[in-house]
Amino acid sequence: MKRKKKISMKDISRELGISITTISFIVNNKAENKISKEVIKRVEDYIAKVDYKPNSSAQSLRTGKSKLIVFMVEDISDPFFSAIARRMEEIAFYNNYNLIYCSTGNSKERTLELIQLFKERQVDAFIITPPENFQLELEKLIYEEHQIVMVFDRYFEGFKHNYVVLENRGSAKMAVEAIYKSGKRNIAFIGIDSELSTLVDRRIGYLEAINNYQLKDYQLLFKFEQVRTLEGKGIIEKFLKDNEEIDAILFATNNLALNGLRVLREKKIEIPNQIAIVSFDERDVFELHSPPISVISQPISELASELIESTLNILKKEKNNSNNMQKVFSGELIRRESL
Amino acid sequence: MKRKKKISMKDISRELGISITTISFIVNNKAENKISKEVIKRVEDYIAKVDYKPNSSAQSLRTGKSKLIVFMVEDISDPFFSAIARRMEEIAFYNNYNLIYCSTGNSKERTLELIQLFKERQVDAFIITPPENFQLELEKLIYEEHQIVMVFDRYFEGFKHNYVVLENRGSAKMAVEAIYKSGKRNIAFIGIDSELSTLVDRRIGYLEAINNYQLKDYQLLFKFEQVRTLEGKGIIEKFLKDNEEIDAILFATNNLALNGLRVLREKKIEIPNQIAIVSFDERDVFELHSPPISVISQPISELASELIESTLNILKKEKNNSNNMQKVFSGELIRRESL
DNA sequence: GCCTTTTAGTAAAACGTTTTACTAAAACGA
DNA sequence: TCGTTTTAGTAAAACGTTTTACTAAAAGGC
Repeated sequence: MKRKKKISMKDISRELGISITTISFIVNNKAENKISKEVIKRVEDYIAKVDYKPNSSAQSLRTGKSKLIVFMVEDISDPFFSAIARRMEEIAFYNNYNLIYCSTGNSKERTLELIQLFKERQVDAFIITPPENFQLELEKLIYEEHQIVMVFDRYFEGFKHNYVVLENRGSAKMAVEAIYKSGKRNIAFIGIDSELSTLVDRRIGYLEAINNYQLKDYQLLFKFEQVRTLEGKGIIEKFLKDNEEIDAILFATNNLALNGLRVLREKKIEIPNQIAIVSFDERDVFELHSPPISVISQPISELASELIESTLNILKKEKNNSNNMQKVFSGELIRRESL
Repeated sequence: MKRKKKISMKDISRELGISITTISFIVNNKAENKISKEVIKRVEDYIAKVDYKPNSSAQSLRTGKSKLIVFMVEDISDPFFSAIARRMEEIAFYNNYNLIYCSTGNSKERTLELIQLFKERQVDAFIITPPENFQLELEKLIYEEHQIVMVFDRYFEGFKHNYVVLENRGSAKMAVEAIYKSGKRNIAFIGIDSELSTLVDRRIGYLEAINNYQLKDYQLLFKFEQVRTLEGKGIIEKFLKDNEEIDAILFATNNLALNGLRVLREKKIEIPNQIAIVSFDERDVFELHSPPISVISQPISELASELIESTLNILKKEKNNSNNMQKVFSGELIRRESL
């Protein structure tokens, strides 16, 4: 199995009797007022003819840049993240960058391994949804290893870093307020017991609204590991049994809501008469559910553009990555019959 | 912003007074019975101490290998593909490879561009769901450019290539048979007007079953571009109006089914009494729908393992990539109340 | 016509590995 | 003891770029 040997600058140089340097200048559009029109033309024609493409490993070795951006996400099979990925990929490609994605599974060790690997691969920037308790590692990555980092979906206190997040506190509050106005008074929050800002903020938003209205709070907090298991259903079931007066639930993530909906269906609990529902994150399943589920939706397309474009910007004028790109987007309440 | 200069073999060599060659041997575990225990120990200790990691661009340049596998998929935000990606990524990582994904959007031009780009990046293998009418390009990629290629979700006639697909014809047939046995006699097929084997085979399977039972066939074939648009709903609506006797539908893809379900809901058509439903591909939305939708489910985990492991195998003993790895998986009918 | 500047280009080093071909010293065999 | 083999290691080329520093020839200035 002999591959046709790939053509290199040296080959072009030999063939055309022109120095490698000149070829390089032309390939990189640095030939302007340096190399004559005719030579440029001759080289460009030849390049087109033999379909020459520079070897990116060599470029990367020489320049220290890879034109690679990594998108490290909690779980690429989560539709929220994969939708973001899809959009970013598009824009990156258009800007001559490639996006690599990978899933951290919210594990610290795995995240560290992955970061290590991508540093070796000389990626130019990290766009990352860091796992819980990752502040030290992140700070090191940014301030000791001087990598370009854009944090997504969560943020940390205590050191400056770029991030793009949803206004989670306000969004949760808005959801509770809408539920309250629909007449419900025993509003529960089903969330995750995590220190991630995303999850903490949603919980705080819920509590703020509950306190404003002087209501009793009902909180069910899952362990991360339990969220996607069958076990989860049992937990919700018990929670509802123990608190029969609950007449509304705000789910902090779409996965939690999925399990919640399964329980409500099995128990034949009517939505919204017996229990009203709002969940974070839009998904087909919510729109097509009977009745359709109200959600706090995140502006996917804007989030994605902001993430990738800010990153590309920082990459462009690398000198002053001051790590002060913070952007907070508002959630939108999509009202459906579940409320 | 000055990055701490990364340490190289040369640095280690200078520091320890040992030649670069020796370092390289040790790093690559080729030191066995060649270099003395003590030297190996000394180098390994130092490497651990300074946390040296080889520069992969240099490795890639020198060896021509990148340890990169690209997964080019129709659309990474399709849950079927992202689930596959998630699983493959895991296995690849475990084997010291990295997976890059990207979406072709089923466009030939874009696919070609992407392939070009990834060849420049020296990816070691392509796992790809090629777009329609891509046989010539694919054949060239495999037999002229001698790339390692694994085709997924579809295959072509006329030249030998590796592929992993579902047994689409039989699966569709099985679905129609199940529908028939539930008593329905006017069974429609809503698919896509495409030459992709996936879509053709599903249609043929439908027709075979229809012919066996001597039923009338009702086919609605979408253009690719229409599938995800709102327009799609109108088309289905018209189709059902024009063929009022239809009492069951087999959807060829999950996206089509989504639009179908929207229409049935709007028109308040009862499932399964008025119209029974089966769709290809399992999704949360089908399980949680009221009533739950029956599906032909693909064995995601097995598909993913087969894809990535076969690819890794070919990579291991590259000499004879005979392009004769063909694997066909059976679909499973998950019966739910929609049938 | 001679000195200076500009134009159009080139040579060579460097990026960090891997790998082939080599060698000095030690061990071995008789 | 002397020639041969083995051991433990090394020098140097190569992979394909980019970039700095250089130069020969042409043009310009007077």
